[in-house]
Amino acid sequence: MSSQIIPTHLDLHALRAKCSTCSMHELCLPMGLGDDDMQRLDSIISRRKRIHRGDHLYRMGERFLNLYAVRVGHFKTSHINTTGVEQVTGFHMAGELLGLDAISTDLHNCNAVALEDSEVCEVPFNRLEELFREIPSLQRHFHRMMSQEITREQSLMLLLGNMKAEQRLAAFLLNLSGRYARRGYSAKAFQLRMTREEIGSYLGLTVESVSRLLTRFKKSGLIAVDHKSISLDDSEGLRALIATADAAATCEH
Amino acid sequence: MSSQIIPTHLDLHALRAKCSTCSMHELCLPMGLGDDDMQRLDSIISRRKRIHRGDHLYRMGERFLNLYAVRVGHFKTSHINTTGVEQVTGFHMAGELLGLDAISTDLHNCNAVALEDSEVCEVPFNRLEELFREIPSLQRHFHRMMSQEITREQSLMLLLGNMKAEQRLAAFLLNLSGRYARRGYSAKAFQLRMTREEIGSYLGLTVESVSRLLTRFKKSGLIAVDHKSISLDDSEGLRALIATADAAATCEH
DNA sequence: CGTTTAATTGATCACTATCAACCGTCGTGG
DNA sequence: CCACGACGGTTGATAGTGATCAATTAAACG
Repeated sequence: MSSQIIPTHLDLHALRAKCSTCSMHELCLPMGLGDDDMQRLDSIISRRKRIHRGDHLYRMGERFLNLYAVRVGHFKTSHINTTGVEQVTGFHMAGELLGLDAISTDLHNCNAVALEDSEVCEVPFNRLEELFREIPSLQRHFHRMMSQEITREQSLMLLLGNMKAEQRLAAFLLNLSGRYARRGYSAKAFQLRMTREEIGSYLGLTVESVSRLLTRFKKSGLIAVDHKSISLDDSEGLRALIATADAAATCEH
Repeated sequence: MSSQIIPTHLDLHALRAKCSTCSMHELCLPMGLGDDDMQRLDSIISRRKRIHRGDHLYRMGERFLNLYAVRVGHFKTSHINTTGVEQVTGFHMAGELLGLDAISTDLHNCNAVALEDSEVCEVPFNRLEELFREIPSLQRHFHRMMSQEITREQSLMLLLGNMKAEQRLAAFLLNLSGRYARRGYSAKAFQLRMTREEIGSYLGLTVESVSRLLTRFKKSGLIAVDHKSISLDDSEGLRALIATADAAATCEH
């Protein structure tokens, strides 16, 4: 029951985010902050915001005012390419920051859509920058997070630039696995929050290819899939697919 | 004659960078700063550094201490993928900042190699962060530059994810053209500083494909190429290739 | 319960990688 | 200054991967 997330006996003021009680505070913006600095950060976070599945957190072209930290749930970010087709550029889970690509133009540069009922903390960027001057470790951590976003995209570029379909999907599954593990969830079994279409769009593949690859992985015992539930039964095998140039043989039939 | 860049009658102290006299100061870090703030930025820039063609500015895995602003020349950044093959992740020209991807781990995350004899300004990142607290507009501009790097990589992801070879190369040429134009050079004619191999690696194509595409573009009157010299004779035609899903017909024979 | 959306599977085709040969250019050293 | 060698670039022939088209099944949602 998602209504338990915000117990009804708490007043509206409680809807203000509290980093200290958030399970993501060791991954998110307040990482490494002391109690009082964390409170200062809390004080600029205007509010929590709930986004229903399928709704937009922001749209390309909208004025940029706030960064968003995912508190609960999952988002996708996507662009519309020149031919009018959506391309997914990222999947985002709790503790991750959305909107960094909007700073350069003061306009949002992509669409952010909730993949399930989700919750974010709204962080006014101007006030955040002011706070950087007072809390150097917050500034430093923010720069690390931006740099990490650059690094994340570089990995995707490498993936799109010279991996085969099979390797892309293996890398994708292992990436999700690692991110869940760091959040204290199972690295082996988890739910895919996105459709096969969205996975394909993200990996530069068609739905059909994604579907075929999943069944191939299943038949060769690397994974178990049932609709959105997935289990990485042989993550070493998946890793082997990525590392070697022609490991396809290990995965045939 | 590149020796004229640093006249011999200037003493060593003159090798310290001066943003105010740099032709790139309206694109680079000091963008929008007043004279005194620009001097404060100058004061933390440790030195200029000359990098010969083919030499590394930094290597993956090295300790991160400095950002580098390209002053003169061109660089490529590249990764070595899991199969030991180099993949180029960017081409960088004067006024651009190198090393942003290293902030997250304090280790350089890619290799940076000079494509020709080049010159950079070395910016100690710790001191730069200190300066942000004193010069808010510098902080803001730095954030814009980081955000721009995220945006740049997103474009490349879109390109690698759903463009055909022809569209990729057209997008690449137009991108170079635009960047030269903003620097006051001709948008139409310029030198390719990188090899076909490097272009292919960047675009996720083989050398052969790049070569074939260039000759195809030439035959259809879109460009003129002679070795490294290129001229975009019909940039609208190139743009049209990107926009439409099946514009290939316009470019055949 | 019925309609819409997501996923799977099959058959075929197109694009681009791969393999191979060749040419031109540049740089080096004799 | 020329010859050589290495590298970068071009062109051709072939093959493999994944896209596309098409049909069917399964799930989700009102």
